This record gives sequence, C-alpha cells and structure tokens, in this order.
Amino acid sequence: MRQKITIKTISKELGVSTSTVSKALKDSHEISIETKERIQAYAKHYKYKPNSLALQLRNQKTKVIGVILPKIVHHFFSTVIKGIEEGASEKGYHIMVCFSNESYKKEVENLKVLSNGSVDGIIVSVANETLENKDFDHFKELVSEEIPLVLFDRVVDEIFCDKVVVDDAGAGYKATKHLLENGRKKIALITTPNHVNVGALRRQGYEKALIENYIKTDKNLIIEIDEKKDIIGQIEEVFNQDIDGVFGVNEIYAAKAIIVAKKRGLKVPEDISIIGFTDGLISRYSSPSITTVAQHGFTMGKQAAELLIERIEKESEIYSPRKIVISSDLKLRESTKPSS
Amino acid sequence: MRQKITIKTISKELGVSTSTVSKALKDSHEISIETKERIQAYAKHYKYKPNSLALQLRNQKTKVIGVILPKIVHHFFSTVIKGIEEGASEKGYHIMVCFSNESYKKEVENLKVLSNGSVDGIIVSVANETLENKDFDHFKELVSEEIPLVLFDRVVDEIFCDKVVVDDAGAGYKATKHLLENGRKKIALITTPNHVNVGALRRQGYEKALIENYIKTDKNLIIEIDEKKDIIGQIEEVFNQDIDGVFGVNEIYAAKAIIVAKKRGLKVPEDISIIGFTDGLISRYSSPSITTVAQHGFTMGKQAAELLIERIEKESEIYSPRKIVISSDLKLRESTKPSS
DNA sequence: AAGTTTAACGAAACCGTTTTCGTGTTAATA
DNA sequence: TATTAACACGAAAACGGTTTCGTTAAACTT
Repeated sequence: MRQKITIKTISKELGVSTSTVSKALKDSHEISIETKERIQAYAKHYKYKPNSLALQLRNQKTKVIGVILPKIVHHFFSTVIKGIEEGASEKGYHIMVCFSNESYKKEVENLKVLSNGSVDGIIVSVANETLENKDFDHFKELVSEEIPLVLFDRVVDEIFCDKVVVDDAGAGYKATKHLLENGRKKIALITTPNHVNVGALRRQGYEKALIENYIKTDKNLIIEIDEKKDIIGQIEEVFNQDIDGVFGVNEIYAAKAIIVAKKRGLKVPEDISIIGFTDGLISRYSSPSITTVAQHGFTMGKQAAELLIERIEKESEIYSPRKIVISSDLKLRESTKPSS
Repeated sequence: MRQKITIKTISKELGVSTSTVSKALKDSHEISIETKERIQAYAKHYKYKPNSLALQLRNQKTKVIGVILPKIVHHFFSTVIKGIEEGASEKGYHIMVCFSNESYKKEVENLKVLSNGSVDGIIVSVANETLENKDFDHFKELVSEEIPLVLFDRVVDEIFCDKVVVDDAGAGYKATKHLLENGRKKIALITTPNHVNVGALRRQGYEKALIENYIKTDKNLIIEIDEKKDIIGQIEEVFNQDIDGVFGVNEIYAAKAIIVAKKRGLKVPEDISIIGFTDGLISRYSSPSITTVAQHGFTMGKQAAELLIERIEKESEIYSPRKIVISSDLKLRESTKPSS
C-alpha cells in the first residue's frame, strides 16, 4: 500500500506538532484560524483519513459487533443478518460475520478470535453440534469476561445473557391448530432430532394442540429426519400411514412432503394439508405455495442488535438478562385448506 | 467490561518489564526458564489474551477483509459470502460484511468506512444504482490509495483492479441454445433494464444464439422488467405473443413465468420450455423444477477471496489486474424438454 | 588478571490518535 | 510599569503490544 498520510506526516510537513494537527482537524478553538485553515486544506488535499485502528485502541471500543451463525445459505439466517446489520448500522456500528458451519470447534475458534478486543459485543445462534454436546464453557467464559453477548433463535437457557427467540412452542401450536381447524385429524410431524431445541419446542406445540383436541399423539406419525440420509426416503415412510395433514418444521421438509404427496397421487391441499415453517422463497414459489409460520427473522436480528448495543453502551448498569420473544404468524397460502 | 488483563498488568504484578512479559509469552530464548514459567502460568491462570487492536496497529495489518454486497437475502449472494468466508478463513482472515442495499450513497459510505484502515482489502459487487449513475469515483479513489480491491459479478471494466465474473454472455448463449435445441423457436427473454450489465451480457448471449440459428430477434419478445411495478403483470404481456420458450435472467422471473404459463393453461414443459438463471432453492423446489444456469457463487466468492489475499500479501509486485471468468453450466430439470 | 562471551533482563521507540497540562508570547488591565 | 489574562501552540502520556538495542553480572578464555 502507498505511503499513508497520517497526522504525523502533516505535522512534519507543516512544521507544527501532532497535537496542533489533531486539534485543527477537530476545529478546536485553541488553534488560530490561519493555522486551522492551512492544516485542513492540506488534509483535504492529501485525503487524510484518521486511522480507525488507532482510534479504536485509544477509545477502547471498535463500534463493531461480531456475529456467529451456523450457516448463511439459508433464508432465515440471511434475513436475520440483514436485521442485525440494519439495527447495527442505525447506531453507527458495523458487523463482522463468522460461520460455525454447525461445528463446535469452529464456534469456539470464532468466539476466541472475536473476544480478543476486535469487537464490542457478540451475537450468536448456537451450532447444532454444540447443542448436542451440551458444552457451553466457551460462552460462559465470555460472560465471565463481561463481554456483551446476545443469543438468538438457538439459545441456551443456562448461559447468563440476553436472548431473542421466536415463540417456537406457540408457533408449533398455531400451525397444528390450523390443520386441526381445517378438519385434519391424522397429522404427521416431520421434525429434527430432539437435541435441536427449536425442533423440540415446535414439537411441544404440536402435541399440545393435539391434546387440546383430544387426539392422542401417535409416535408413528412423528419422524425425526436424519439429514445425513436421504430425506425424501424418510418422508416416504410416514406417508405409508393414513394421514391427512403434515406439519414440517422447516420449509424444506414441507416442500419435500409436497413432492412425496404428489408422487403418491395425493392432491395438495384437497386430500392433504401441508404446513411449513420459515417463510422463505421455497414456500412462496413452490407449487402449490406453502402455508407457513413466518419467523420474522429480520425483526429478530434487529432486536438482537439493539439489545446488544444497549448493553455495550450502558455497561455500568446492573445486569439482569432479558429475553425477547418474537411472536410468529401464520402465512396462509395454497397448501392448506379445509377438508371437504 | 471487567478490568482486562494486559501485559502491563502482568509485568506490574510480577515485577518484571513489559518486554520480558512479551518475550516470555512468545517463549523467547532470551528469558530464563523459571521466569518464563512464572509468567506463562500467570497469563494462563488469568486468561490473558493479547489485544488484537494493538497488534493490528503495530503490524499495520488487520487480517480482515471487507465485503460490500448489494443485498444478502438472496441465494446467489449468500452463496458468494460463504465462498468468501471459506477462502478467507483458510488463510487466517476474517470478513467484515456491509450492504449497499443497491444504493449508491450507502456504497460510498461503506467504502469510506472500510478504507480507513480497518481492513486489509475489499471485495465488492457493485450496487445497481451505482451502475445506473456510472459514477465510480469512489472506487477509483480506493485504487489510487492502493488498497487491494476485487470486484465480482457486477463489475466495472474501467476500474483498475482484479475481477471475478461469470461468463454471462456465454451463459445466456448456452441457455438460449438449449431452448433452440429443444426445438423452440419463439423464445421470449425476460430481463432487467440494460444498465445492469450482467443482464445486458446475458441478452447478448441470447441474441447471438438466435442469430446463429438464423432467427431474427423480435423486440416484442424481449421485456425489461421494472422491479418497482407488478412483475407478473409485465410478464403477462409477453405471453400475449405466440411463444414456446422463455429465458428468464434470474430464477424469480422464471418462476413467475411458470405461474403465468399455468394461468394461461399452458403446460410446462410440454407446451413451453422455461429456463432460468441462478441455481437457487426456487428452481429446485418450484413445480415443475426449473432448468437453470448454475452460477457457482461459492466458487466465485472463494476465488475473489484468494485473489484479494494474494494481492494483500504480495503488495510489492507490479500490478496488472487479472480477470477470472467462472464458466457456468446448465442444470437440467423439469421445466424444459424437446417440443413434440 | 585482563579481556571476551553469554545469559537475562530492561529502556525506549514505534504504530496513529487524543487529551491534559504546561509554556511562551502578546495584549489588556490595574 | 507590573500583573494578569488570553491566545496559540507543544510536550508527554495513554491505549496495548513488539522489537531493537543497550546494560549488567556472571562465566569463560587465554
């Protein structure tokens, strides 16, 4: 890189001290008008830009927030990022993004790098592997160092920090209830293994809705997808039962359920209602378009950013972690309708 | 934040100088084994972490690369980010992500913030508004400051820097040729306004393929979508002509074309073949699934990162900008087949 | 015994900026 | 004319590290 121009350069060139230059550039009254003009003109001409690293070091703050996500090529998470960025940028912050790729090891590494002073606070959605391991020491260490931390979506209760979550149980309940109101009675649940707590919560909602309607849950109708194997094949199994409704805990499962249904000659939504989760592009563009639970990723991200920044800027206050629950709505589309 | 422990703290506490501490932590031979052990034990116990800002300031490098994207909630761009992150992280770099939201003003701002020393280099895909304005001074200034810059996908030839692009003209040609080989002759092109140069290039490819097959291009079959208006409505117009093939320059246009076709009672792909661009989720899950040109966003991102890092680390060498062209492939799916 | 090497450490400069606290000069006041 | 205030500026410390170059004392040569 070309020789950068710094305050020191200016001060040498103009025969004044660095303090004078610094003050002149800030239009301080301590400096005479002529000197200020000379310095400012010089700075402008040579396109002086204050080195932000130096400022960050001096001010002991970076105005950057770190974000660690399990993945990015995913509608929900990219929406959240957008929300975080908007929330941050409104307050003059920037974001530094890392991915754990669902790996515990990468999460730990990322956390370590971010916590060495390069960011003022961190927003995380916990990796699946970490949730399985139940090893949260890296987060606890962060908290003990009093680095502001906000968890969202995939959160862990035992970590003492602010959280933003969707009402997954409520959402699962709403989705299932919608199917029930459609007159569906034999409702399959396509979900993730139980350690993914959002999946578990959605399942709770599903079960609650069934119980309220005096339907007992049938284990054969619940299938936990192993993403390492063929997903379609696993979904096929549940279609071997007699079912008239499907609740998929994400939009991929719902979309694949539609594919399976079609293959079996079932008409969606006439013969079977299918509902998904995450209001992404798939739900909008699949045919029939899919009724889903909208997760409001943007709102989550923005709230998370706002929460974090508040924490950063009021560091002195007594700390009592907050939990924001974002409620989710049903987005009605073509894949569900009352049974005839 | 709690009182951070620094080298100075350690040196005071242990009654040695900061230089000794620094050397001891680096296991320097200059320091006696006993002293080293004392210092290292203390550092470990109190979880000393070197402040990266201080290091960055001293080393005059941050190991961070800035990324400016027009948007994020978009399959292609999120794939690119993933590629960039992977390329960066393999070389020990981190990424700082900003969004221009297609706005010239935000792009300029982001560029200014990133170019003040907080990153070692920058990767950008230019905002639409900037492409319309044709105002590239902010990039030129960056180049004149010799800050490493890589442009990808939406690039501008007149900016003197490395570039990574997809072979848009070639891809447009391939797509159109595929339709022609399907026996389609009246092929509509649904594209963007011409200032978006990727759109323009794809159009060139389209026209080239037609000319090669002695078909003259019909202006009525080409429609430039104004995204501010109702997209479906605009697509409807082109369906008022007699057409048997559609080439949409992104997957949304292709998906919407399918919707319109269905509404008109046309069967896809029997009556009309439809091909899209960007191999995202929509193409995979729409029904019928959509034949597309796969853009290899991941590869682009990774290449961009590698190019940039090479530039950063070999700053002394004579500069002659490189342009990497990523070739694109057709991903055949259900929405196209030979006419019968 | 005088000179030389080596081990173990510290002082100080440096990265770029801000800010507090002088300090010297001039102008205003008593 | 002596004192004081105002003005314009500079020196130095600070942020948290690294690194070069002493420096001192002990150990080793000859």
